[in-house]
Amino acid sequence: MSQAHPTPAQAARALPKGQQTRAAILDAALAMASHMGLEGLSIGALAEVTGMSKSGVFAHFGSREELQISVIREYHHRFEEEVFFPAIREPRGLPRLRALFERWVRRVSVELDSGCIYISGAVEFDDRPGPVRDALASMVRAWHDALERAIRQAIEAGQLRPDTDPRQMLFEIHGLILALHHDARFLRHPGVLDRARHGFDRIVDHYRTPCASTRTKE
Amino acid sequence: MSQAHPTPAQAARALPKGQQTRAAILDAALAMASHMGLEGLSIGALAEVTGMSKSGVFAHFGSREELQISVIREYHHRFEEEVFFPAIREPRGLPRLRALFERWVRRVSVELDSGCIYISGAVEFDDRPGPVRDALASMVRAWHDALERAIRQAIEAGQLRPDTDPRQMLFEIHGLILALHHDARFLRHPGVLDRARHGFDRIVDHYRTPCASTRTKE
DNA sequence: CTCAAAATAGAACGATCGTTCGTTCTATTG
DNA sequence: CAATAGAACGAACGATCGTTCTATTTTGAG
Repeated sequence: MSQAHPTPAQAARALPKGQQTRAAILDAALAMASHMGLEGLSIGALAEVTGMSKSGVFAHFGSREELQISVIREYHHRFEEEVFFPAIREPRGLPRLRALFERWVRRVSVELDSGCIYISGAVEFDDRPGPVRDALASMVRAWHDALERAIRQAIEAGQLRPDTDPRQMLFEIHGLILALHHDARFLRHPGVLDRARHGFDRIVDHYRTPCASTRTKE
Repeated sequence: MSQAHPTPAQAARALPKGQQTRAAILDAALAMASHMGLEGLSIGALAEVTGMSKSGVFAHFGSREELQISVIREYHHRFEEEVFFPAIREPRGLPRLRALFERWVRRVSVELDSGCIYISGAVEFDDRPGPVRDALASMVRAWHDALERAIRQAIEAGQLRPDTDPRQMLFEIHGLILALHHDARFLRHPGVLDRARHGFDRIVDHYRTPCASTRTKE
């Protein structure tokens, strides 16, 4: 609302001043949500961290729900910046898929102590319909679609077996990330990063060479 | 506490009456925690559901934290009853491992709308030290140890390659369950149950036959 | 039936939550 | 300078939370 002309003079300056503190709040909120979850976001605690009043923080978002959605959007933006865009510059097919996975792994684990909002949010909102869940789901889906696209391109390039089911392969790769997140953050297992990488190699290896049997089932 | 002699007469009867309502509360709490998470447990809401007063519910546990731990223990008990014990009767090795996985899968997904407390709890408490996290972690570890044992026995029986890394295999299998939980509950993907089963077959197949290369790495 | 003990109810507490409201401060505009 | 809009504050709201305390009811053993 009130997206009215920011006046050329303002546009030249860094930020409309209001957006500036809004960005600062969002930054703190992202850090907080990474640790306590989206439901753990508290306007009061956020005010304390940023050194403002509760109402001051509140006014920038209009509601707690809108704050949560803004945090999700901000996380999505950073995820694109750190994972998707750099990886998309790699050549199509396996190299790109590998880059997507490697950066994803780093984002989830090496991005040391802050958890992945896509993962924690999925658990928090899997039984909680509403705008927050919708926003979260749409962005997770977008990310999965991007991965599936990369897998399809690897198939088209002849780097993976033509009968590869992209959704199945994505399912298995996603499982590695979730297991990594679980073991690293909850169980505090060391060296779990290489387990994810090794699992990825194994999956790629399977979908590349026919190997033994196709395993019809049972 | 107060585990004192229940008197033969009492032991014959159903339950000391106090434990009876405690069990009823715990049952409702388990259902509630399955949907809203352990942090979503509210004594007030629990009192409303069971038709008692807040203080009446409270008195059975002494604190909210103790209630959460009791819920975790109850879930552990049911998990053992429905997954572990039936599967442990299967012959050692692959059959037992298969049974453990199949019942695990059913518990997570077919156990239709109620989520897995091990999974949601891991996300909720991965940054929250304390007795609840400790209780949760110890039981998750116990379950993982049981799975690892089954894998080791399959190796000893010669049903899996002798150079199989049990922890790595467990990591990959666990990933399938987490992906199943994510896609079924959050993304509402249909047919994801068979994806988990298929992934399991593929993993077992790999660790059974040397297949192509050992994939030294890179 | 009696009577102590256990179980439950009811009211109130302090704290925190998201939200609302009116005011004050600050900066830009005319 | 005066006028004006945006930004931030501070106090208060109603609700809900876990918890405590004191009665009251219910239970079960002698």
